[in-house]
Amino acid sequence: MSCPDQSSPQASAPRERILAAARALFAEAGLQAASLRGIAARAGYTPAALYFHFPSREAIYAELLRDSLGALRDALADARDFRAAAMALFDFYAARPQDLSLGLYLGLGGLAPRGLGADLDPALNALLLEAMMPLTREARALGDETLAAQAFAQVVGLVILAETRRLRLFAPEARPLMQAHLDALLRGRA
Amino acid sequence: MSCPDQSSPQASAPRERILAAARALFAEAGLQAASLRGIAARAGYTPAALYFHFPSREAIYAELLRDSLGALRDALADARDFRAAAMALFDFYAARPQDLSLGLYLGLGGLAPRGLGADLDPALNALLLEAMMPLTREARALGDETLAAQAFAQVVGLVILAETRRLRLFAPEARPLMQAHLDALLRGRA
Amino acid sequence: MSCPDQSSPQASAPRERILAAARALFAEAGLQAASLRGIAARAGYTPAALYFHFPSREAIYAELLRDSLGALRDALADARDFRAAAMALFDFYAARPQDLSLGLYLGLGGLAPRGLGADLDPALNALLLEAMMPLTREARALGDETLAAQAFAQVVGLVILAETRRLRLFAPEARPLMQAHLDALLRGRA
Amino acid sequence: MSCPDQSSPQASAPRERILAAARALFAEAGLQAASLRGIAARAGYTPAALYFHFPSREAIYAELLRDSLGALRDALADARDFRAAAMALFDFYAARPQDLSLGLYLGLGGLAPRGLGADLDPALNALLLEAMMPLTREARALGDETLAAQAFAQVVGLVILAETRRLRLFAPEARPLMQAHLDALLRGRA
DNA sequence: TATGAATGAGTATTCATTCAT
DNA sequence: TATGAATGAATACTCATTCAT
Repeated sequence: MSCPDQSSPQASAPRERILAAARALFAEAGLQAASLRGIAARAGYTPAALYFHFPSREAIYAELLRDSLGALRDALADARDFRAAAMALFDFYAARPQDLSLGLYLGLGGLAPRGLGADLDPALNALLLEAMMPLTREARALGDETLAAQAFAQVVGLVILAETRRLRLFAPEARPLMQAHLDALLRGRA
Repeated sequence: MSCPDQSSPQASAPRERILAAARALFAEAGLQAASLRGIAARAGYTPAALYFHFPSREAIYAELLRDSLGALRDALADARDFRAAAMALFDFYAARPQDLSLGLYLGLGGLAPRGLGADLDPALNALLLEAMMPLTREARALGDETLAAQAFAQVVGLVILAETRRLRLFAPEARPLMQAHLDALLRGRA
Repeated sequence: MSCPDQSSPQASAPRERILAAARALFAEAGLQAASLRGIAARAGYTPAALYFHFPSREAIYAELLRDSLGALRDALADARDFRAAAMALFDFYAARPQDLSLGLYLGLGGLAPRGLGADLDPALNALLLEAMMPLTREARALGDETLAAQAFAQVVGLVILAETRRLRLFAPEARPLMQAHLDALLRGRA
Repeated sequence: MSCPDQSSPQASAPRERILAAARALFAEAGLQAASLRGIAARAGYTPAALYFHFPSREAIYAELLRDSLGALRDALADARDFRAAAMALFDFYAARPQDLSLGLYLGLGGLAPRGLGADLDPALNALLLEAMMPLTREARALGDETLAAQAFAQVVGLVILAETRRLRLFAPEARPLMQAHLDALLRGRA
């Protein structure tokens, strides 16, 4: 009622304005900077105005994350084998590292297993699982379900190390590492 | 008291007291909770007092990180082959995930490529390289320097996914994944 | 719809809906909780919608108070002697302590001699006097007009002390105290 | 440690400044106006500064109430019979009606039995009981413990009705009513 | 008659930091 | 070396109210 179906063609303009501001701020300066005040200022609103469109700051993050996971699902949808799915996953987060930060809820409270407020998690976790389905499906097809987790971990590690400028102490680029990782993982399997 | 020798262990007692408080708070509740006020309270000091021992809150974090990297160096020192070094790295951060958060400066400002303040980085980066030396050395010995980066990324990814409770959506435990990763990496090599 | 007669009961349906919501909220959680937003939400309206039916939040309170004083008048109407009137007064407010809060405008701004906005007071004061008439009439009949004020004060004091859980520090129940008060007041008179 | 013994002769100056501001604001405009910001502004401080001297807004109220109950105890201490104690109680709150509002915690949340935060209540209730001891002692001496509660209720009711300008609808002055109440209560007893 | 959108002022509280003593 | 005192900016969130539609 107060939040009309989000899949409707013409979502409310202010909602989009707020989300866009949050996304931009977030990409530029991280979760910390994407405070409610910051988002409001960026969107040209009073902080109070945001509460007309979202019940809380966390709800904005959740919406952003929902969008991100939707895009991830689309990015992986076409993958026809394990390598393609894993590389799509890598390319997705390499291109949008902040989405990884959002997805892991890094940046607020450090490395704390907190999630986006306990009650939002289940739905978002389900979205993550759904988006990752091509990867897990292909891993199962190869006879080793843990391949998906290994590849996911490699993506997360590489993107975070690259983003925090630690990777370049050890290697010039992340993408070839991801490919090498997959080479090793799939050696003698396919 | 009568002999204020700076190199005496007593002289740095408050420093140690502060660091111990920071370490404890940090391990218990993450970077967020280890505020300057919190550290001061825990150490039995006034916030202002800390400024006699450290120029800023970030300097305390840097010192903590220095200690952590020293411990990491010790943990890897005895490794005689690549697998041993990589597993030591994994075990180190799996046991102290907050140190990873500190090392990557996650948790303050999110996934921002910021480091611990630009001027501190070089020294800390050198420490990190030094600590990781056994891993890079053995990777070189195997003829592929990128193996170190791949293993490091796997450690980071696994620890972060485990800590943020995302890993268990895909696999029950992290350590076997690390071993499988190394199995694949070393297959047909050693 | 086709016949928008203003005096029809339907015409004031929204008014009643709002007042009912306010009454319920108010009884459940006090003046503080009966915010305009809360009332609107409860009544199934937008906050802005209430302004078509009431000029301000205070006007809603005033209406509530008007109703309450009407009910009080009915409660005292049948009293045939002083004791009966006083006990009816006690029972009324003991059963609806929030109405006392409303009547005294306690709860917003504390014990401030403010009334319900200066211009509303005269009409409401008249209603209060009218409702209390049986009590004052019987007091006059007993030859001491101040008896009404004394009994009123006792009611107010007992209800407030009971409601704020202070009374039980001194006595287990309020009603016997009211009766004892009246016993004393009327001793040797009737 | 952070709050040195309050009975020490030289209490900290800012503490007193803050309490004085709170008291003044409180007396002038009620609990509502005595917000933390309001108190800070009145005392010539930044809101944040208050937190150096009090852990919370409620702690300031509690301190005010503690002082008030101490003054009440002193006011009743010399009373040698029931009437004297009751009149002292009346005179105390008639002269400082806001202290009654504070004591009953009226004004925040309306007529809600909330107290000053659950954990503060016991100590403050004990102070209230201690201050009221002369009244309860004399009531017991007269063979009717409920006399204390009746007199207390009369005081509360009279002061509140006077302060909210409701009393003058029924009687010109409060004090003679209190005396009449006591006359009735004690008739044929002493 | 009602809504969607927005405001400006307000709420309590926490932060790292500074400075006179 | 340490404290008491204070700041300014920040945090998320709620309030009654207004206004164009």
